[in-house]
Amino acid sequence: MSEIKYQDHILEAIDQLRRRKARPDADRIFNSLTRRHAIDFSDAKTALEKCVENGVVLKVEYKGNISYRNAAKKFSHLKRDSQGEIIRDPSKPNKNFTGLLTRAIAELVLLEPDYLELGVPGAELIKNILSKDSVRYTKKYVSILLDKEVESGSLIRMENGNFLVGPAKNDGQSRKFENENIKLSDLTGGNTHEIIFGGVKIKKKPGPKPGFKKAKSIDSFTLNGKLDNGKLRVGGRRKRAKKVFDPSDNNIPKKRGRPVGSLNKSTIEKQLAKLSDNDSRPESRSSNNSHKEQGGVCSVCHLQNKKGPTDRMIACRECSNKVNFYIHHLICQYSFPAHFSCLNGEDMMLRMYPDNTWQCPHCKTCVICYETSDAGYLAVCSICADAYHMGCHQPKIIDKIKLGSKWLCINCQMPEQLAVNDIQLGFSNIDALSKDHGDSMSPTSQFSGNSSPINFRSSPSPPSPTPPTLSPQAHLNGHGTSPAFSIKSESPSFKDLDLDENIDPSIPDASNWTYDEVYNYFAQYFPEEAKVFKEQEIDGPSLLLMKRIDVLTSLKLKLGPALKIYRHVVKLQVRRDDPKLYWL
DNA sequence: CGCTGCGCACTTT
DNA sequence: AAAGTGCGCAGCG
Repeated sequence: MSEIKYQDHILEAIDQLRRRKARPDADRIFNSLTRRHAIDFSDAKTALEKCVENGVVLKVEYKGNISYRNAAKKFSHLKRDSQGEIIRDPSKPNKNFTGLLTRAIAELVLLEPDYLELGVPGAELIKNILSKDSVRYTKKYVSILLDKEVESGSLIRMENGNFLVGPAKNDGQSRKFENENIKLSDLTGGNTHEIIFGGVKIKKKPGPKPGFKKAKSIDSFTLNGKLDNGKLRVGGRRKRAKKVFDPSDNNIPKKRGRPVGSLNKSTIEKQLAKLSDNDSRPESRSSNNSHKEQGGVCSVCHLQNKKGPTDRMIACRECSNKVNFYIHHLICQYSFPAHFSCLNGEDMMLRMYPDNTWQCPHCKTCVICYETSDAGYLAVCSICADAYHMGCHQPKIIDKIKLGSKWLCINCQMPEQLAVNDIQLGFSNIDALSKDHGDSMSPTSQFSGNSSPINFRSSPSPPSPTPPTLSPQAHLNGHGTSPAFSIKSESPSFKDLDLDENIDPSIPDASNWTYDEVYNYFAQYFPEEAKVFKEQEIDGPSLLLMKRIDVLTSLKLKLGPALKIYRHVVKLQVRRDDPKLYWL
């Protein structure tokens, strides 16, 4: 079949319009051709007609108007050969293979969590697939099929050549990931939350993502085909969450098109202007408001005016600008601000974090299980302001903390020895600060907001919920990944922990290593990056105290190597090689 | 103002 | 019931 002039451009235009959910009508197609390829209107018209005649493009009527379809996509699922037999569209991925691929990626990601971020190396992927089915597939055939998956968009080839599961649905050629979900809990037996990786549901410990509000439902951690976390999205624009909170939760007429909750600022302001003044109405967002400091009624004292010239309004870091509610069917956005002076009082739930951020009582989450106070009473540490459910803290908290009395979490009760080690490493002034038991009343007074480069609250990596002075072992315990880890005494040491029986003798004991020995160990895997261990004078004892955040940020390494190095650090720390231990 | 993304109601398979 | 479609709106440059 000879190719019609501009055929590719026309098909591309149709595909793009479909992707945008815009009707691929003649006007839009012509417009696209003119804009992108400077094709003359009449030429475009002729070319489109030719394409229709030729059958490359289908002219259809849909909902009363004319649309054009990419014939290859429209009937790709039932293309027939000359005998009338249905033949497989070679451009469409093989469903069996897709399932195999999905399982392979899931398994590899489970074994090597870094693959979530780095992608799965092609060789690994092929090896895994062949190990499952070397009858139907050869190495070469697998790589061809991988290419097809990439073409179809269900697989993404990263710059480094590794693969990631792509958005499951990119157009009409949708891929039914949903039917091929694999529960990795079946593989791990873990008691964890569920994530969909591509279409693969992966059980994973939840962790609040930076800039990503943790909702109470597990779904908020779902990376589904539409990529709620936006991680793999190519385009830059992100849509605001449709509706976060609707106290009235009724009388909202279903409306076609945009939900009421996503009206823009000017629309809201216009609509609000129609309402009579009402004290219950929050201030409309002025142009110069900031994310965390803004006007509004203090959610603690319920007064709108400031209490003094230096008093400012602090908004909850979780729900700031994100909570929608309705007044007479109009969406309003509202945060739960509070006067600076109203925080850090007797009620620990109103305590600010050392980095000057604040979680309102509604959003405050247990640093172990990430559930809010809905799941039980939260005890809040007087120093680091981290919250724990009574059963989540180790040791368990017996009685609720009395109003006005102070309670320190296990990490803020750490011995001085650890503090000295951390300070020597120079990793974190937060670490050092939080050892200051003497001034538990004003943790914020010595802290300069977010200026520290090491800010464990705003780390781009899944933030470690563990407060600063945690030892590696306690750190792991904090992630709740291994019940075997438990703090038995006030002064935990490696010998106190239930580790011995699980030690892998092939993993060396680094506790007495010198700087050089540390360097040599890492140099065999990361000749370039290992130098940093020398520069930072990290010896064995220091290495055993390192936390994920230290490896990822303080060593100033690129993320990829840093993640790999972190895995080795954890291995050396626990002398085991269990993916669960460094899983996010 | 035009292009783009996308929720959701509607239509087709 | 599931998949396909595109209206109508918001965000953005």
